Amino acid sequence: MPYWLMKSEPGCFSIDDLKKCPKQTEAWDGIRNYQVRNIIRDQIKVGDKAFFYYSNAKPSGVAGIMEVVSNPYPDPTAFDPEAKHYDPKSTLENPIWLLVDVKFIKKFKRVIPLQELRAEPLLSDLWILRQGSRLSITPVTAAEWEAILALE
DNA sequence: GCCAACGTTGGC
DNA sequence: GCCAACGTTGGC
Repeated sequence: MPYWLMKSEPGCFSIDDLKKCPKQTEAWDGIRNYQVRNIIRDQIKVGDKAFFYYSNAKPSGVAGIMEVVSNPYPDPTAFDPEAKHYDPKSTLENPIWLLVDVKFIKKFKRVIPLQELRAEPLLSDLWILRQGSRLSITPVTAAEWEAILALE
């Protein structure tokens, strides 16, 4: 089973916000990067688990776990001129941007800080720790998944 | 708020 | 298609 790490700024959308959503499920919208779009289109499947990662936060780090509960479908915010991530290039006939729905599974007792991820030898190859890594969804191996769970 | 590392845009 | 300018991300 594949695992993922999905970034959000908690001031924008936190794991508590996700928990409060109807059915504790929300559309993970706003992705406007082709590499991430391709991951959503080609790799992410219903039932996959993902870490909820806080970026630009105090502290930045892993806040909990969620599950992918939909297949990819067009991101409606791309069609909305009022939306922050409106993209006129994406049309109903030919949508560019995709998203999946995610469901709250668990909030960790604490945010596992980035500093501790960096310090863990088992996570030396974790995508998010690579220099300049800016993709908002990145893969996590089963071994890395277990290593992060062990840090909670 | 700084700034390095990226991605995107657009002139040519 | 090159690449400089610009915008964004995200740790610190």
